[in-house]
Amino acid sequence: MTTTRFAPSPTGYIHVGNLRTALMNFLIARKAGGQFILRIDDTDPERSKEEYVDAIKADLEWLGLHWDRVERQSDRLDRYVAAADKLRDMGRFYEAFETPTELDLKRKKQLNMGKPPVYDRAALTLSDEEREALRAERGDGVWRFKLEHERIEWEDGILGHTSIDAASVSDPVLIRGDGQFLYTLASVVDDTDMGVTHVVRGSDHVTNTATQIQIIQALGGNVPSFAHHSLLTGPQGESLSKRLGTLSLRDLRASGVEPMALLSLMARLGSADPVELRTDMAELIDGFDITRFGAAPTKFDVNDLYPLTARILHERGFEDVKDQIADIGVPDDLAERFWMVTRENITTLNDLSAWWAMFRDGAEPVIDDEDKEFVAEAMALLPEGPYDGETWDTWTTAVKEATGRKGRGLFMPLRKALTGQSHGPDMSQVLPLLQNIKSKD
RNA sequence: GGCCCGUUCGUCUAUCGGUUAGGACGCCAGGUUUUCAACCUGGAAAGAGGGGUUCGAUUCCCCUACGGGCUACCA
Repeated sequence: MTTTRFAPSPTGYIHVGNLRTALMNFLIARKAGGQFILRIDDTDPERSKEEYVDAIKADLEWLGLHWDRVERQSDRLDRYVAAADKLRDMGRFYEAFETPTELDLKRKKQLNMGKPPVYDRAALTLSDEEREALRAERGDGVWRFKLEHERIEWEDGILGHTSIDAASVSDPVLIRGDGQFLYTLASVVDDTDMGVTHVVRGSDHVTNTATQIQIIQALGGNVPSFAHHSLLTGPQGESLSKRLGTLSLRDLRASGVEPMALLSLMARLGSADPVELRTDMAELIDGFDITRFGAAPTKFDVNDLYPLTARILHERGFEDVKDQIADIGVPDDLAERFWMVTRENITTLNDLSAWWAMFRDGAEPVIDDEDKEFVAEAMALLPEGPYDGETWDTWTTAVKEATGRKGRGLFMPLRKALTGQSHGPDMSQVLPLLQNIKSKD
């Protein structure tokens, strides 16, 4: 069965970059009728926080990315112990005692000599006595996986045929000096145990994939198929990590972005298929094809989300926004009409409160100098409220006869005098909703 | 520095050596609506640079430049 997973570490909120990974995995599983696992990668107790676990779940649910199963790495330590023992028995695991400072120094030296900064495997040639001495002096060392020096190759779902020379990579540390298991091991043990068939992740993991393939093989697991999507950059091509502060799902949600707008963009951005607005998850699933994605870094502009959001809102039924409209203080008897009138003129639901304020209080009139007389004359002709759907028509007809103005020259000054803006909903529907008209005073 | 990957309209991209270089979003203009939005039609807009290979290169190869990633006892 096709099984995918999204494996965030609970050290922060999900942002657009993570979301892309989550969504691709979700869509692949759903399209294949398979299983989508949410795996909390909390091997790092220092940085992992429970509040982020909750936040990640809440964000995914907001988007409708429901998972079939939750797993937590912190519950699976015994599995990592078993895997480590196996690697040790096989002779693919060795203990090293260099301090971080020493390693840093070695790297700098290698760099200066124009050599790749790869761990020199000094610990591999330690005698038992030397090892004991180091352990007595420094405590437990780190455990490194001994790579086979060969080209590691795989067919990447996005990058195509990919190969990396294992000799250009350091033997990865799988267990820290304090005994903590590291991602590189935990991840492959989990993927194997959980029957993950497709791993889709950012291209920042390409090198990890190479080493992880060898670890999986050593452990006797099935190598899943890998696909590495390009990373998102900001609109100028700058690294997105600098802008991630404002691109968390929570920020986007607060700024009024609609879930399906976000999903529609993310399911297609960077692929050869055009971005098409989908309001139905089934269609999004159906139209997803990971092979259509390119390997080049993808520019993400948060502003692309707003036209999509607006289009979703333009067709939204009253029932779906009832609560939000009540929240901003629109009286029940006006609520539905208010929605039907304003929905075509908003970008996000956040725009609603400004419209309501305008209807409730009336707008500061905007009257151009050349329209002063005209507006005054028109206002004199405006009957007392309440107004209905006909009022605008009868009123403007009367104004037209009295002043001789027509078309845009007739309507625009009135729109600006009544709403303070040159754009907005159909005036015949605006008028009945106006609770106060300042230009009439 | 080393290792991966990349570079076509503003953006995401199509093109399996010969195309008027196509589409989508955005943008601009016109139309429609007695006003706004929506909608319809049209338009502007692209192969990083330099070498090869070839009758012919956006497409294949090399170099350069630029961009992204990795190079942790993070994930």
